[in-house]
Amino acid sequence: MAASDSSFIHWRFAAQGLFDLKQALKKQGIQLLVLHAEFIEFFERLLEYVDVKIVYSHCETGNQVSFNRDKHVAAYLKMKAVIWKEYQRDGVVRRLKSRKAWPANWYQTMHNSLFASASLKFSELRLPVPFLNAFEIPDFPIDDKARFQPGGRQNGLKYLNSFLQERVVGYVKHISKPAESRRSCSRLSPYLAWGMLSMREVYQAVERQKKLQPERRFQLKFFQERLRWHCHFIQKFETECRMEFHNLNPVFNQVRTQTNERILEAWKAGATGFPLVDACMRCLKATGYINFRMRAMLVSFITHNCWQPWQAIAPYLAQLFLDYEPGIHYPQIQMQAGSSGTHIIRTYDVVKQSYKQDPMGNFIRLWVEELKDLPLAFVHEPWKLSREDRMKSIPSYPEPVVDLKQSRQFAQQELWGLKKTKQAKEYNQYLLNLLTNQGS
DNA sequence: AAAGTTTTTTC
DNA sequence: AAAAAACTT
Repeated sequence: MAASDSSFIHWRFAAQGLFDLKQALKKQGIQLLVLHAEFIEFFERLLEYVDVKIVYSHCETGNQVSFNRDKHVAAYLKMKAVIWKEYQRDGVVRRLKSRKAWPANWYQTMHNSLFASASLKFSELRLPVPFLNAFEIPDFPIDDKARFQPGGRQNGLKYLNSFLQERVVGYVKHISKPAESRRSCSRLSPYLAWGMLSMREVYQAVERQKKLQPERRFQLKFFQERLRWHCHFIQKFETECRMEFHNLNPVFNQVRTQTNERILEAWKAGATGFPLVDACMRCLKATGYINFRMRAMLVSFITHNCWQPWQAIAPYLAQLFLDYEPGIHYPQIQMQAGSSGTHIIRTYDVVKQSYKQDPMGNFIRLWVEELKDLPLAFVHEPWKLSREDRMKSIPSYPEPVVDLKQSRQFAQQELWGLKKTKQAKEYNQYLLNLLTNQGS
């Protein structure tokens, strides 16, 4: 876990998964060590009891904090003459030379057979109790009232099965809707992010389902394409990790540099005065999940309409997303903020989205308590109420923090202006070669 | 398979 | 027909 982006919900989800795994293995008579510590501190003491020759791990596409940790670990293990073997994850390649064959290679990787854990041979390792106690994760209290998805591989498999057998029916239709997507999307993202399910096993399960239910091929294939995009973005971040902090195209460095704390706080609290924006934020805070389109809208609103630097909101969202995945997080935020240069600038109209994605206003009414008794037209646009009615019926709901039309026009003008400069276009050519699959 | 495509304007 | 602008899933 990267310290800078860590949060309570991540910790809880991860811990739940580990205890789940520990219980499952205990039934088979295998005692799994679930320990928690900084690697070097732990390993240094472990070496007092065991002669370790090789360390295995997956190849993590993390953020700067985890990258620095890995560099320390690599140097330390080299010094101890221990081999560190990292396995490629999800078709994401370290030090990738060219992306040209990436999509084809990804599909190939997804079809390769799964690693057969059953063939592993374990031998008993005896460690003294005080050593174990020093690193043991304490029992983790599960809050029954919390509305986050439950951790653990077993829960991940439940989501996978219910998605493939039932929920996928509405996948394409509901993918952009904040309410319906909660059921019709797979909801596998946290299990994938935390390694409780592997990308390849999910892909192959979908492949099997396509054969079982040819009538659902369209939806299932669409989902597989989403899985590929998932990895596509992680690969981008693997190749260009500076995008955690810097605009991908430096031409954008000259604008949107000042923060406005009042506006940032309003957005973080779900109190911007724009019902769908506020509903999405409040829902995300309560459940750790909001669908992709609404994430894009939240970022578009704060970076374009509110003209806030994306760097000011990236760690906050990382903490809220139960499925936080650095390799998706930063490319997506820059894409929605329009700072990648190579992507078109999407400036969502949050009112239009409101009418389109939540036509009956049900999602808004569910999450923005203040608006639940308003007639439909005002649920989308409460500022249309007369001042008198507003004071009477929604006294605690805030006025809009920005002028939607004006702010949108300003952002478009600024960003398109920069995007069209010679400097931006030249740098984009470099980025296209580096980060897309058409490059040389 | 560049997570842009469609519509409008200009030549 | 090409370029620019408008507007998106």
